[in-house]
Amino acid sequence: MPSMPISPSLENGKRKSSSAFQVPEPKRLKYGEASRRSELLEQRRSLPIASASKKLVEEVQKNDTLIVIGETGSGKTTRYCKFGSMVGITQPRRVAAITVATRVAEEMGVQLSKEVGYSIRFEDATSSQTKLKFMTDGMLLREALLDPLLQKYSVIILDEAHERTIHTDVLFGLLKGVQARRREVSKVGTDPEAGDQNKQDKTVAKASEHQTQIQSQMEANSRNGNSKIKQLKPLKVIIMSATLDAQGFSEYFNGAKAVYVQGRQYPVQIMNTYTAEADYLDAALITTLQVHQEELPGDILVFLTGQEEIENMERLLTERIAFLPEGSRKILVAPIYAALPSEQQMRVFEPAPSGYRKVILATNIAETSLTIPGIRYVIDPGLVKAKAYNPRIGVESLAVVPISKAQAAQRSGRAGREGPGKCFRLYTVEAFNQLQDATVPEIKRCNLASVMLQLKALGIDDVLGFDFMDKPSRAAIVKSLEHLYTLGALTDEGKLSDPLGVQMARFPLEPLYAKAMLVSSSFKCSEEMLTTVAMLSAESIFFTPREKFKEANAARQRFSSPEGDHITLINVLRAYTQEVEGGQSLDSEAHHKKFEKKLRGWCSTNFINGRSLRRALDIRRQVRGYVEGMGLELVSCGDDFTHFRRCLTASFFLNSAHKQADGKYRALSSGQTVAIHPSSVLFGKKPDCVIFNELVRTNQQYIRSLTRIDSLWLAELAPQYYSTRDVEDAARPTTQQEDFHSH
DNA sequence: GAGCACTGC
Repeated sequence: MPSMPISPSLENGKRKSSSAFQVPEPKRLKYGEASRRSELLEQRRSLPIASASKKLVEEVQKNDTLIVIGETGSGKTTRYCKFGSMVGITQPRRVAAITVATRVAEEMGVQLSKEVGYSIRFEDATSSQTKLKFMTDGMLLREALLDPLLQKYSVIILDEAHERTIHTDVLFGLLKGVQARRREVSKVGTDPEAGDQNKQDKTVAKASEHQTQIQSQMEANSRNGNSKIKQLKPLKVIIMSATLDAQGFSEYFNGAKAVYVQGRQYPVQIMNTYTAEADYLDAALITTLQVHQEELPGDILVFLTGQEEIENMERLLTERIAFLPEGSRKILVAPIYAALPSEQQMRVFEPAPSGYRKVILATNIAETSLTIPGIRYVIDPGLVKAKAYNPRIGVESLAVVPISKAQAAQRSGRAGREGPGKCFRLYTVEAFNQLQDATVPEIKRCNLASVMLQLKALGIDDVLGFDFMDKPSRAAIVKSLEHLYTLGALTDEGKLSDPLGVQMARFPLEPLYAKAMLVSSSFKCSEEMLTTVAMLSAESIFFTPREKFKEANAARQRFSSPEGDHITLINVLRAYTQEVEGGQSLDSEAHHKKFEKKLRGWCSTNFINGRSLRRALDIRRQVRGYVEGMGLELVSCGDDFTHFRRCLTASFFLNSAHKQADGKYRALSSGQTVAIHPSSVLFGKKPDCVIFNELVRTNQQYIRSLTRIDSLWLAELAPQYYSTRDVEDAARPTTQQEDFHSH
């Protein structure tokens, strides 16, 4: 089918300026509709089946594992209720778990948290009556630590499986193992010898890595006179995915059957440019104005890569709006990205006033995390800022990369939620065809320390042999195991150490932070470390909008510590407790809730992100619970931060950096040249030696969240890692080189 | 002298 330009192009390069004003160039972009065939390919995901609901129930009865492709998260899940004890449904995000649970409870006419409930971090809305439990995928993983056979569940549904979050991917392998184990247990009862006869079955052999846990659980059960484990029914697993790739799932789940369900999506007309656009920001700007002037009413959603780009675009668009012809509809610009305080985020959900068209400038947050009503047009430059991980040097980087075909489909789908829509792709059909089919799963893109610690805690010792659907590289796994070993979480045999490793795995924290928490009690500063790990886990405590850059920096001065960012964060929390909660932080949810309104005001005057601070308070409360549960005492170092800085050194000794003769910094463990990130309070202060928490690569390698230390502490507090000579040498490799040349 | 997409326990 021939492409059809949506508007005539300007020919001969002749453009006239028709008014006395310097009107911006009325450059136009030509678009063609993508061929019918490729459009069909994208929408084929909605293969209809007759009376889907009834059929689905039949299929679940017949199959232990089922793959459902198409519309997800629907009330149909309620039908699975009758299959037994409890049905668990996982979602990748907290909000989704809450909203779906709420909707299903309404549909069933029951009170939320009774028969239908949800369970997410910091919030458990379930009861003993709960039969249908919605939860985040990470929450189910946590439950597996306490109950390796997931005995409470008869069915587990993994919703939005196509998103392939790191937790969903771990659950895939875990559930496969649990299924095999439960089959075996129901076959052979509690006789371990009978179990050995099945060793030839490969799946069962893999699953028998759970043996230790399961046996101790069996023993515990029989001690309690509980023979429930004998009667365990097979676990049914349902994978719900919105992508076409049923085959990949099916192959992984031993040839499980896939069924297709009709979607509820309206058609979206896909338009592509004829030529590649060098400046996608400019192209997005032009297209936005073009759509505004030529298309029917309906809001526009523009996908951009980050805060800075959104702020730039907002400025450019506002400038151009002034030149819109008299009498035309007006434009309301609404930015949204994750770091934007919620009060400002809410603006995108308000309908545009009459006579206005809303233009939403969004990051990936609008791709899946939130659904904005009223969108009819999507403008997609085809790029995303994505995290990548280099296991060799252990550095994460954030770079702008092309999206995948699946992401492109997800983005265009945002235009067809309420009616037919249009999607303008700022790239050619050829460029589209060259995109990767699907985004690389998260598990292949990040640091695996947490995941490996969890697997070890689940009794899975052979992590290199774990049955991943997409296996991370051997190098990435080995690197994370080395890291865990260095932290003391693993023994020489590679088993979880007791008590250190066991305690670390229990904390809902990065392994490094969990270790720091445990180390801090011997340095008499566990209160401060508790605050630090909570604030570091929460991220972006400070909010710095570009147009109020100076004010924001000035506001930060008040909390700033000459020793570095960790103490600065402690100062923020102490100031909050003093000024908002009247000096008494009771660390209880109800207590914090009382100060909700005051918190908001305090945060906005101090340029602090309220959502992040609240999150830090939540994490602190939760971690405090674990610390106390382990019988560890929480002590404060007061204003004597030397203990605390020494504790940071003992905990984060792997991340130290030294100033070189040329003023640049060198990371001791990897030998890389790094620079202090501009967001640090030590930026420009040139400390001799620091420890840091993050190493990120953007334009250069930056270290973030740092504290000034005495370099001699390294050899003293981490002798297993540094000798005094190492530390002395580290400060002058460049000088040595210069000396060599000069002689 | 300059920057952090998005989730989750």
